[in-house]
Formats: sequence, structure tokens, C-alpha cells
Amino acid sequence: MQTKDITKLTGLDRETLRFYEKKGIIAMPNRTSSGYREYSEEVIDRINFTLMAKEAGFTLSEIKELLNLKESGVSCKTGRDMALAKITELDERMKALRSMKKVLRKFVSDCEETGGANLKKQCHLSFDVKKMAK
Amino acid sequence: MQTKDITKLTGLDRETLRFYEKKGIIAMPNRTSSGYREYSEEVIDRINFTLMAKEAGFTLSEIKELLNLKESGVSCKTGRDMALAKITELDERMKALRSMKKVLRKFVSDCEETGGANLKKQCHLSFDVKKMAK
DNA sequence: GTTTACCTGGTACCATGGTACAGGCTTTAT
DNA sequence: ATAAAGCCTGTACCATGGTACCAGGTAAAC
Repeated sequence: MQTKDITKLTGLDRETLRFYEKKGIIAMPNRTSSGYREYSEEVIDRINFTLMAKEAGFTLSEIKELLNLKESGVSCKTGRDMALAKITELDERMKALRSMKKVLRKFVSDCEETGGANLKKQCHLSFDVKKMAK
Repeated sequence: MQTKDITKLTGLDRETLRFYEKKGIIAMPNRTSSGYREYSEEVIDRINFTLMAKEAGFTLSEIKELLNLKESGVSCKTGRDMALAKITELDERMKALRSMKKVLRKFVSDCEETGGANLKKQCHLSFDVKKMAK
């Protein structure tokens, strides 16, 4: 598979692909005799993982670390501990997502009650996070 | 309340506070006769909201937009639609968090089965997102 | 056999979200 | 009254995560 195929399958563009290669997210692929990159299927999974992890709020260097756990020769216990720490982070982030969603839903329902009046009058986002978190 | 008080209550430092002011996240506060900033309580809520929204994956300019919905004179319907769009984004993001968590938990349990062997041997993160999403 | 699409490396540029001075005034503590 | 702590504006700098362009080589289609 060549660059073009990967861009089609992942939605990433050529430049981003090269950028991820430089950052160690994807391995340096084999080359054809003329120097073109020849990717294996595996890269697709790595990229999909990367996109998901990014959406989940991880940075590229965290993602790289996770992707390379296998090759890094780190002990199983260390790897496990890292994963557990990431899970804790995810739980924190989920809490924020839920609070945020609650705030937005409240806003939407306030809006609907006014039946289209100007926002100034009745609807407003409550920023009192402590109250909303309850 | 002065700068110092706000930094104590929010954990943000002075520079970041000024940065948020410049970005329109927090309003330009009143000043004492000597030019010192004098904040009202409201700013605390705005900052807490901002921190939560950031954790939930929103950018500062999205956060600004949300915080200023009230003052922006936008119609209720428009505001409502914006909020609904954000909720959809949050749902997408939550899906990514859940997939990610599943991947990490699988990894942890693989690790535990090996009883401390080297990572290379038995544990590995599955990057096959499609498979994991099931 | 040439046009067109695609690839190469290299470098420069961009926005976002801060962080770090510098140089100077104000307030508080000793 | 003088030092330390705090605040002011302004500018410069930083990392992250890309994006865009350049000059040229390659490959496929017509």
C-alpha cells in the first residue's frame, strides 16, 4: 500500500502521515526501488488507534508511548501501571464530559421554555460548576 | 478580590489569568485607583466552567463562545442549536473515551495473567479499534 | 512520448495555549 | 524607612500539532 491508499483509508493527508512518521507514531515504512513508501496493513490500525486516542484527549507523545509499549522492553508491571494511570485520567475526563453535558442540557431546556424569546431574558448557562456537578 | 486571591482559588497563575482576560474568557475587571485588578466573585465560576470545558475537550474560543452566549444577543433558537451541537460532540468524544478505556483494560488484564513476565511475550495493546469497539 | 498525477525531502509557516522575563510602580511587613 | 512581596504593561519565547510550499524525480494514462 502506498501513501495515497493510506490517506484514503484513514482520512489523514500526506503531510500529516509524514508528520506522524517523524514523531514515531508510525514506523518508517519500507521503500520501493524508487524511494516511494510501501506501507503494511498494520499502519492502519495504529492510525485508527491514534485518532481514537486523540479524540479521547491524549497527546501524540502519550499515544506514541502507548503504541510502543510492546517494543519498549518495559516490564509488564510498569506497562500495567501506566495503563492504569491512563484509565484514571480517562475517568476524570469522563466526569468533566458528564458535567459539561448536564450544563448544556439545562441550557437547552431553559431555551425551550421561553419559546424563542431573546437569549438575554430567560436562558443562561449556569457556570456554577459545583452546583451543576451535584 | 485581587489577582492573588483568584490564583489561590482557581489554581491558575497570574499570567494565565491575564491571558484569559486577553482572550475574552474573563471580562476586564475594574481597577483600584493604583491600577490593580479588582475581581468580582463571578469570575471564579467562569474559570471553573472553563477548566471543566477544557477537560471536556473544548477549545478556548469555543469556551468563550459558550460563556458569552448570554451577552452576544444571539437568538434563543440559535443558542439552543449551538448547545445541541456541542452535546453531539460530547457524545462522540465519550464514545472514544469508552473505546480507549476498553483497550487499556484489556491490556491490563493481559498483563496480570502473565504474572510479571516481560511485556514482549504476552501482553500487547490491540490497536484494532474496530474489533475493540464491539 | 508527453501530459498528468503522484511521490520525494526540506524548510517555512500557522494557530493554540500558555510561560517567562524586563522595567517599573504600589503595598505591606519589619 | 526600607526591604520584600505583589502588581502593572509589554514583548518575547515555548511546545504541540499540524499545514503549505518548493524543486524536482517517478509512473500511468492517453
